[in-house]
Amino acid sequence: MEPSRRDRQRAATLAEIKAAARRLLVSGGVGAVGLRAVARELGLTPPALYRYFPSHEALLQALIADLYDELTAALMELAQNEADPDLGAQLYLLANGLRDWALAHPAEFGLLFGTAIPDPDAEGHEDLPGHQAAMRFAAVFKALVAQVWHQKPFPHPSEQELGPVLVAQLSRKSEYFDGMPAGAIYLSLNYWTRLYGLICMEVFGQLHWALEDAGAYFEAQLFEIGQALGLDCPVPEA
Amino acid sequence: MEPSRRDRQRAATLAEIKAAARRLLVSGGVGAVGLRAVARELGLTPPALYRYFPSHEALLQALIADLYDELTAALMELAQNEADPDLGAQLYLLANGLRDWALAHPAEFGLLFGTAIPDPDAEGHEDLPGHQAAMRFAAVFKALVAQVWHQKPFPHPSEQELGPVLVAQLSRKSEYFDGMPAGAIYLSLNYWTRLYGLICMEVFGQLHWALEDAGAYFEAQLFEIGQALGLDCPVPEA
DNA sequence: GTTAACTGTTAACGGTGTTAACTCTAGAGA
DNA sequence: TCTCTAGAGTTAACACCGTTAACAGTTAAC
Repeated sequence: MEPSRRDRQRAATLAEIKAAARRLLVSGGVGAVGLRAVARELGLTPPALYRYFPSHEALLQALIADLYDELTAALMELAQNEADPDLGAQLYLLANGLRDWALAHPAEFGLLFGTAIPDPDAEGHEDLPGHQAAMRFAAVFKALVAQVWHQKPFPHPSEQELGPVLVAQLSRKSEYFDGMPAGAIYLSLNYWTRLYGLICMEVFGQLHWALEDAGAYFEAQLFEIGQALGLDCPVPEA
Repeated sequence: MEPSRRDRQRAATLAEIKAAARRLLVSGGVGAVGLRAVARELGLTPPALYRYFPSHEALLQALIADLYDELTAALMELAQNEADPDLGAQLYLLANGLRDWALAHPAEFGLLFGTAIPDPDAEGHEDLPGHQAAMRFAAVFKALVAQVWHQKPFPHPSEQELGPVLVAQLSRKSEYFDGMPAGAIYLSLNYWTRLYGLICMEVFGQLHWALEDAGAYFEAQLFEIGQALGLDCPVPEA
């Protein structure tokens, strides 16, 4: 059952297609990665690509999945290489790693996080390759937060403070969050929403009117977020 | 110099075009508002629209500007009608108003805040009608925050806490923020980034994996943000 | 060695934004 | 009032896009 010569060639061509698509993405943005442009890039006629992807959208989905996996791998390697047993420090590492990746690859980041909104509630959109890769990506942060919690449970708002409605919703995710209580899930969610929102605003240029370089602001915010998680708050160095 | 009959007809057609464009926007999303679709909507041929807009992009810019102004007017009216002299309460009102508008008009919100990213630094992109309207919109929040500050200055982080780099950048905006100190501008910026990020994530469906209805979470976050601004924190009712 | 599957081609369809050239009508100036 | 110009609309066409159908050549399988 070894891969035949044709199989290897097919895999190579498939990789070439995605490489060309990414090249177009970084050089000209999301709109530049068209079916015909990709075909032109590797000297093929446009219909030839339909032997590899059933549609333009499928090609984009494959590219999205690849980029998510690349980002996920980069962040996991970042966390692995750091031998620091302090899991809290790894949260800073991960947050900074995500920001660095986003700033180094703005076009890719824009494709992953800027063009979402497929539909509010479509039927078979859960099993899109891009969505699944996004879940794998999110799981990295979730896993680390859960580890931090189980290593040293951080102080969290009480159920009275959160209110019954929010507690009910958060408790429903307790299983996914390895048994964390609603208050801890709430803080984890804050960590993600603030981190995500901040990076999106910076990369998408929504902060330029106030800050020409959002680096210092990001550090300050990360410090605040860490405080909210009860971490020992290492002073973030440049 | 009264407007002639032709001038009035021209203005009417222009309004019809934008109305049709918006109709297509709400029914089919940003991608549905095409030049030909708009022309089809009012029984015209596509090139006729070039008597009113130099390009498809210009039509979208005009629509964006109109929507920004509509949103701005709605929020200003909201703040005006509230006779509450407590300016802090108006910040809650404005935040909730923005969220309500976003949830009530997801397609419009998507056009305004989801498709940004023209270029990092384009030359003449500062004077695009959409950008200018966005500045008018942002000024509403800025003005209210400045009023709150001048009515009752809220406690803010010291310059030592923020660090010299961040202080330098924030102080550069002190004039725009009616003479507020760096620490107060920092908190105002937090108010905006957290509010903006939260609403974007909710409207764009980036919170569905955790919360099916983000209303309670939004309230809790708004409470936190208000606390950070030193407001007297009125319990947000549904 | 024949056959079937795979990879690529060309031609074409309907869709898009956009331009050029033309017609017709309404408003302005003599 | 008559003329003439400017404006609003048309048709035809161009270049691009994603996509499909029908066809040719090569490669693997039986």
